[in-house]
Amino acid sequence: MKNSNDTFKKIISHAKEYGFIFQSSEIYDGLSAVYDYGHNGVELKNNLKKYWWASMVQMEDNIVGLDSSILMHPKTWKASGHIDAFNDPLIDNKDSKLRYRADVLIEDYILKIESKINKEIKKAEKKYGLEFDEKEFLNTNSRVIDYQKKIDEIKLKMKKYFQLDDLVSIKKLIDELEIKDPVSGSSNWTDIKQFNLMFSTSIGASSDSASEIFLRPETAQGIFVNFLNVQKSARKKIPFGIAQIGKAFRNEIVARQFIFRMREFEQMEMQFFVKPGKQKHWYEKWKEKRMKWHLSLGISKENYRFHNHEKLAHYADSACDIEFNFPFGFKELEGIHSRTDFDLKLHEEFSGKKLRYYDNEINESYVPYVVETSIGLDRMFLAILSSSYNEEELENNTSRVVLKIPPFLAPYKLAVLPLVKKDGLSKFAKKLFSALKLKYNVTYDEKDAIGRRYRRQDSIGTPICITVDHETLIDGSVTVRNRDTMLQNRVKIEDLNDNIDPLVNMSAFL
RNA sequence: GCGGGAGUAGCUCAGUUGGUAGAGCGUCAGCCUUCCAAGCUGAAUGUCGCCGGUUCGAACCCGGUCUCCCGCUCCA
Repeated sequence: MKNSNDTFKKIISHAKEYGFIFQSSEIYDGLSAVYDYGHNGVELKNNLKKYWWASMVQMEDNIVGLDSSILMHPKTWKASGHIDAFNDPLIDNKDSKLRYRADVLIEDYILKIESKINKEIKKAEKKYGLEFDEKEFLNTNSRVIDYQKKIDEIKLKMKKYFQLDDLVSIKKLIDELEIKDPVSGSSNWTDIKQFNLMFSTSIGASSDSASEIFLRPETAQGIFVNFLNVQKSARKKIPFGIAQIGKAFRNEIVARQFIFRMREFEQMEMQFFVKPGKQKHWYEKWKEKRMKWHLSLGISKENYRFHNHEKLAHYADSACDIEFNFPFGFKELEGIHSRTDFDLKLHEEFSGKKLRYYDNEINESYVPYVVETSIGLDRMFLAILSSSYNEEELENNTSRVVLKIPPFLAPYKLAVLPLVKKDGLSKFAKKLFSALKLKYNVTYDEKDAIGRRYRRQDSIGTPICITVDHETLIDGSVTVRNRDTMLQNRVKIEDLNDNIDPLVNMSAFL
């Protein structure tokens, strides 16, 4: 653990030193869990988006794109359940220093009483044998009646207090019931604090007419509310999908682990609309497809695994994650969820507008089911960065740090390097640089010894270095040096394209 | 948010019992170089995270605050 922790720290330093990721507002001591992408980071991130978009939209005949706005009508979040689900009343035990959800604490207490009732039932069953009538027992046994009364009373209070967001009364209830922390056994509680995971702001410039709106906590709802707009304008037949890349915001209580959990993050997601009953089929299909996509990046298979959700979210009928082996262990990278018709139905209900699809095959209209694939772009970035980071010991007793980024995702595809500055090598190299720029993202470097320059390119993951030497001036050939193998080839300049393209051109991997 | 640990140059870190800062690497300019970082010459960079207190004097002691790491919770 210590080892992988050290590696993680090194990766974070490396990311800063080489212009991949900086902390936001660093000169003002930084802003917690918000990060900026530097000149190399933005290239890698853009390439990742491009690759995902090409795979999901360009290569898929029945998926189209969308770019919906960050600000949405507040009712959206009422419908999606985020206003309720993202509001957690939390309470800390002062002795164990543990944090609990106040409602869960009370529900656990109710469960305890219920188990007492069950015990009474079992006892009575034993006693009365065949003659035992559970219903009657529940209605007549005074102890059980008391228990049940207590439960009803608590439930009633809970409902009332939570509806009113009356945190003081909830705390009072916890005190009254003498609820204890299961770990410390103490009833030494802090006050309850409400945590809202959605960022809010206001729309309307004057303060009295302004109303509260939210920064979207997920991009999915922008797709759902546009379902019919897209379906009609794109003339799509079910099954079809809508893909989107965009920012989302969550005011996390605790947001850590570098860019793994951020307050402002970017999602790449696709909602696939299917005929009710067919969701299982498409769910399996997308599981397979998405895993294949990950493996196409060439990162070894052992770094990925599926994790099936045992406990399903309220909107899902099956769900799994693709987990990645990050430096801090296997963690969720992408979610694949069968969301049923939950979202569209609620938007129908809250908006009063029909969100149905008329299916000519069966001459019926229905609310489609949805299978979602949703990947955290920043997490994907971290997966690439951390798995490509290598410290290598070389034969001549030196070492190098090399980012073995999938070549077509690398910030620069090529570096053009004159072996030395003199003898017209720089001039020739600059010309070659200008020519290659038209097709690739290329960098140029003539400072310091050639070996050092190779290492610099290794550090940012440039897959190919092209070196111009004295022979170049004579026969028009250059050295092509491979980042991973460090091997070199002599290649005629007119053959460069054929040599480079298969390695760095994204289309070869689609 | 709570508890524990930490914050000194771009990075990694040193800094003695309080006497106003250093190293290595990197960066920049120049020289030298026929292919894998350590050849030569020179240079820049820090209000020691920030604010306040104690003190004649604070990187060092005390308080607050911000940020980072680990745990609790949540999730893309």
